[in-house]
Amino acid sequence: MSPLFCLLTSDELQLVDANKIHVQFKAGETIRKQGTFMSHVLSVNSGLAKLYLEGIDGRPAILRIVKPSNFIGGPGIYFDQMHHFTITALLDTTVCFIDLQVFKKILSVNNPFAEEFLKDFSREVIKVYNRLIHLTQKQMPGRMADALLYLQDEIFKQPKFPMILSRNNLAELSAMSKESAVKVLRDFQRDGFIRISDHEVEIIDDESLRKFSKIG
DNA sequence: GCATTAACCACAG
DNA sequence: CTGTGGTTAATGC
Repeated sequence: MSPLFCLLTSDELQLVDANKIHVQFKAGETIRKQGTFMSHVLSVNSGLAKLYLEGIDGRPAILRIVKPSNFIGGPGIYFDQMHHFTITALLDTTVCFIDLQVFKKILSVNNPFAEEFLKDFSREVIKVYNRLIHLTQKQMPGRMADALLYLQDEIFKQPKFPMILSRNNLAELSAMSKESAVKVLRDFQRDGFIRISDHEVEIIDDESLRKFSKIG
C-alpha cells in the first residue's frame, strides 16, 4: 500500500478496507482508460504499468511508469471525475481499487492525510512540468538518455534491468518516432554507453548518458 | 549553399 | 516488433 495510507486512523483504515477491491491484470491489459468515469482511486500492489496520455490520433505519450506502492489519483478527482490518462499493465500487475467517494470523504475529515495527498499530487505535477521542458527543449539523444536514466534511477534502482519497454514504448517515453528510437539506441550501443542483450539493458557509461541528458 | 535534425514511408526479417 | 534506407522539410551556419 502507498505510504499515504499510514496517516489513516484505524476507523478510516477499516472503512477503506471495506470499500476496496484487488484486481489482477495480465501484461498488456488496460487498467483504466482515458475519458472514462473515475469510480475509484488506485494503488499498484505488484507488477509494472505505463501511464500515458492518448494524444493526436490516439498516439500515446508516456507520462510515467507506475511501480508497486505508487498511488494513482489524477486531476479528475476534484474536477470532472474522469480519467485523464490511460494505464496499461506492462507485466502481470495487481491493483487495489479504492472507492472514490470513500476516499474523498476521508480527505474531508483527516487533515494530515489531505495535506499529504496534496503534497503527493503536487510532486506529480512538478514532475510533469519537468518532463515538458525536457521533451520540448532537448534533442533526441538527450531525451533517450533521460528515458534510460529514468528507468535506472527511479524504477529499477540499478544499472542492469529487464528490457520491459519495447523500442516503441521507449519512443513514446521520449517523444520520438520508433525509427528514431531504434537509431538513437543503436548509436548508444555503438559508442559503448549501453548494452542491450535479449531481454536486458545495462547502462555501462552512466557519465556519458548524463552528459547527453544535460546538453540535450 | 551545405549540414544537421528528425519525421514519414516502404519494406524485410 | 525490430531494423534499414531513402525521402522530405525545417532550421542553422
